[in-house]
Amino acid sequence: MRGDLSRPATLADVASRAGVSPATVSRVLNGGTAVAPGTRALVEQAIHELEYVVNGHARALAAAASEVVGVIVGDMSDPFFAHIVAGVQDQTFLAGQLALVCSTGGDPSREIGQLEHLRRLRAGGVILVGGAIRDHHHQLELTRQLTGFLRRGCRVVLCGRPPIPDLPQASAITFDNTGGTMRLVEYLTGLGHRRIGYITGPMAQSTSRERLHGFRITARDHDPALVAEGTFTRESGRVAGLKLLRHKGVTAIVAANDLMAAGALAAVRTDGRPVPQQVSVAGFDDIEFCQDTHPPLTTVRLPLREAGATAGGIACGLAQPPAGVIRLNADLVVRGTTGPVRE
Amino acid sequence: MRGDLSRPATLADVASRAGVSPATVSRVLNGGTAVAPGTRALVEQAIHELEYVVNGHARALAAAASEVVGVIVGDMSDPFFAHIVAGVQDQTFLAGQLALVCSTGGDPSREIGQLEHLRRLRAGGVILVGGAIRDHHHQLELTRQLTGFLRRGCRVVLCGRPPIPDLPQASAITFDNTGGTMRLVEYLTGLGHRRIGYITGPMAQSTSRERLHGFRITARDHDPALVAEGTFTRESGRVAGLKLLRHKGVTAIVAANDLMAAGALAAVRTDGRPVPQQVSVAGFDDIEFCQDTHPPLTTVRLPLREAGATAGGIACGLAQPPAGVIRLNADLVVRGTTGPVRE
DNA sequence: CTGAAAGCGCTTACAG
DNA sequence: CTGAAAGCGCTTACAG
Repeated sequence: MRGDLSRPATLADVASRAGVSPATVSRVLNGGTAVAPGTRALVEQAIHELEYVVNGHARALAAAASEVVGVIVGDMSDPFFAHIVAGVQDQTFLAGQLALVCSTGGDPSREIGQLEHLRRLRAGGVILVGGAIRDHHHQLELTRQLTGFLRRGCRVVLCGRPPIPDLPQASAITFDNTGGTMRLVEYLTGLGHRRIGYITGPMAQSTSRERLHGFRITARDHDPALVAEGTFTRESGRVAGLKLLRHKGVTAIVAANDLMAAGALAAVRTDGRPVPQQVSVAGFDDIEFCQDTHPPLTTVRLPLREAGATAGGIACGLAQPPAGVIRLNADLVVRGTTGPVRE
Repeated sequence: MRGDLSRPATLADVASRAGVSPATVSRVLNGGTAVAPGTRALVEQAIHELEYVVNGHARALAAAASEVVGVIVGDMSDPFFAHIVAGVQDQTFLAGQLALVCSTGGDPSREIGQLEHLRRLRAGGVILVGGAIRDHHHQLELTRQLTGFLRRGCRVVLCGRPPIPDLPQASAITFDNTGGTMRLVEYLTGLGHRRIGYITGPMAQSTSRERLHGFRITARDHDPALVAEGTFTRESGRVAGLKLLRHKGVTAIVAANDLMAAGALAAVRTDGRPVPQQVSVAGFDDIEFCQDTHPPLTTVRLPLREAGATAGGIACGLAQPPAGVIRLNADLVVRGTTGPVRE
């Protein structure tokens, strides 16, 4: 079939085989301008015979257009990110685009490097997922990078992190982290809990700070010693839970995400205290498995996949960037791990 | 700083600002050939001042090299895929490459389209994750696509699916699906279970078929009516579990993955039968949450992240393609959902 | 409806 | 150690 098996066919190959000019082949490919049906058939035949696949790099270079959306996440093994990415991909698929998923492995400095990578590939959209890092230098560098993206017409979306005041052109989709935690803690307070332990995520991240903030302003007479820091992993939640249980009179433990709550649940069990009779436990995010823990986990539901889809739609250019910030609700989901304090 | 703020700086801009030729800038960028220290400094200064970022498309076009690895998965919200992708990304990061993650949403026909997309971008490596589809036409088309990749020197890795006889150049990393299931069922048989219900994944996928095969050849006197088909989701497992429980004398339910096992567990609970006293339940994969179900889920452990990392290393060119198929173990993990049959 | 030509932004032999 | 030039594979005004 092919003359030179080692070299993929080019548009020029197709043109000469079909007996037309490269421009015509390009028109058939892109379908903008009209092409005579007969000519079109000839070209399509040649494309088929040569198993021609357009070179995306050449196209991107010539047309200055990109069909790639970049997504920067923490770690895919965390369901929080996995569900958001699934939502993004629902949209990139619809748009016929590709998602370049970069993970930082939780190391904020990597975020910048990944952005640079995405800039190289001239991503048409970029989505930053999850908590922003507080570090000032990092923020500065981030703003600089994103400015570069915006300047060339790239769509920038912040998903699950606060808007950047200096960059109002960047769309922002936020979760009601503070409100969700407040509703959860108010509910616990209503059940009579007074000494509530809190397992926070890394304090450098906005998500952690917002959730902890909700806890602090709602937990009455709250003892600063009752806050332990984890890393959003199950194991860190287990360790933090064990630590919190050493304090006298703790009747409830709230974790900043479900993974850590699962770890805390295991810690309470290890300690031999019944849940929720002696200790209540709650998480945040409402990942699917919350229904299957023992008892089922009380938590705060976040529409993760929906958030990802919204972000993806904007980043692909399928949806218009919103005028203001899109705020997504965080609803309390009461299950079996929480109950009234025993007198 | 920049003359024209709307246009990103090009290598030519850098060259003229530094007072050198484009070739020299390219040399500084790629670091192959030697460049005089003074010249290098000049160029680096210009790069910095212009905030220059190399155009990856132009580079890929000129050098015919790509720094992108494609990964095709089912759906990121399934931990099976999420963990494998996390492993892949561990390696792409080390290699300084980017992962283009395409999801098929479980629709096999999408796999081909996504591959075509990856071909366009001249991915340097491509990883197909998870079960292969049996459909003959699909197989043919897949082989055709992959041949195209291989022909141009792209590294092809099959991760969690069997090797393709026609394409020995494609690396394959397989899980011991059959053996793992056999060990699980033998263990159950050893506990006295005779009527074991099995929840299989979609029969079109190789993963499902391999696991079911392990079940069939191990379960003694196995009743064909005791196999229900799910879709690897929790909900499908719940529905299938309910169905299996209607059969008389079922003392154990084995699901082809943990998500469906969690659903089955919920079904058994709904039915009011104690686990494992009246019904044993088991899954496959050993995702993290298995430790937290009630009771903790007996399952078969798959080294998912490790598999992803191995695949990623090969796809990035960091590791040599293996001589033969890499077979990964699937170890039985006994927890609380399984126990002896009560007389 | 179609073609010739310039250009997208790099890299890489080839000279020097 | 450095530069001039050709070429990578497309797209897109500009003519006709």
